[in-house]
Amino acid sequence: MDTGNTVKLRMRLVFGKDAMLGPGKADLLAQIAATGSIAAAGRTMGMSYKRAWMLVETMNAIFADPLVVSTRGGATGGGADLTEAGRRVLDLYRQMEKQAIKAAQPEIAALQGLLKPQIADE
Amino acid sequence: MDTGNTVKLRMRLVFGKDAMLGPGKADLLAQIAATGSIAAAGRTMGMSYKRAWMLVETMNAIFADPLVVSTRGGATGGGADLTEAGRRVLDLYRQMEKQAIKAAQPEIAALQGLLKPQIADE
DNA sequence: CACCGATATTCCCCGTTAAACATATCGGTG
DNA sequence: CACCGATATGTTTAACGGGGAATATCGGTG
Repeated sequence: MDTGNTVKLRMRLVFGKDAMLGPGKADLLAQIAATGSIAAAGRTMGMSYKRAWMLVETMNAIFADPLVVSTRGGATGGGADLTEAGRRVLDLYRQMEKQAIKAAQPEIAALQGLLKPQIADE
Repeated sequence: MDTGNTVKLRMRLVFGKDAMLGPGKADLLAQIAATGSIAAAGRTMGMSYKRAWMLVETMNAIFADPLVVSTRGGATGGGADLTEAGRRVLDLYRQMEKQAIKAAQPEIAALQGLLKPQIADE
C-alpha cells in the first residue's frame, strides 16, 4: 500500500583499485559545505574526525583539483569548504543518483514486489 | 581518448537493515545458473563454499519465493539451480544496472573528466 | 602573548568479518 | 554397501579497518 517506503538504491563509482566515490564521501562533502568544518561534518554524521579527514584526503588525491580546502588557526580555529570542483563533483553525483534512480524505477519496483512482505516495509 | 576504460558504476539495493542485493549476490546467481552448483560457482568467483552458501541462504530468506533450489546426494553429489524467481530477480537486477548506467552516463563521463589523468585510466 | 578551536598526524587497541578448518549428511552408482 | 561429490553447518583463528586517545601546529583575537 505504502509505495513510499524505505527501499534505497545506493551507488558507487569505482575508478581504480582504491579510488571510488560513494554515498559516504558524497554526504561528507555535503556536510562540509553545510557546516564549514571537517570536524563538525564528521560529528553530524557520527564519524570520527580522523575518518572524515582521511576521506577528504582520499578525494583530494583522486581528482585533478582538490575538492576541499582547509584553513588552520584564526578566530574560529580554522575550517574547511568546498572548492568549485568540490561543488561540481557533489552536484554531478547527486544528479547521477537522481537520473539512475529514475531510470531504474520500474525494475526497483518489480524487485520490491518480489520481497517477503515483512521485509518490503521495514 | 579511450572512452571505454575501467570506470564502473556499482549499485546495491538496500531493503531493510541486513537485507540487500548487490553485485556479489547477483554474480553468484549468474554463476550458479552457469555451473549448476553452489560450490563450483564459489570456486569460479574465488569465494569459499561457506560464504557462497550463506549468501544463497540470505537471498532465499529475503524474497517471498526461494531464488535457488539445491539437491543433495546422487551421482554428481548434488547441485543447485535457479528457480523461476531466481532467474527473474537476476534479470531485473541486470536490467536495473543497464538502465541506470545508461541514464547516468553524462554525469559519469563528466565526473571521469575531473579525475587525475593517471587515475582515469588505470 | 596566551588562549582557543579546528586542522593535521601518529599510535595502540579492539571488534567485526571473513577465511580456514573440521565434520556430518545425503543419495545415486558401480 | 562403500564411494564420491556436493550440500549443510559449526568452530576456531587471523587480518583488517576504524575508533579513540594523544600530540603538534596554526593563527586570528582579546
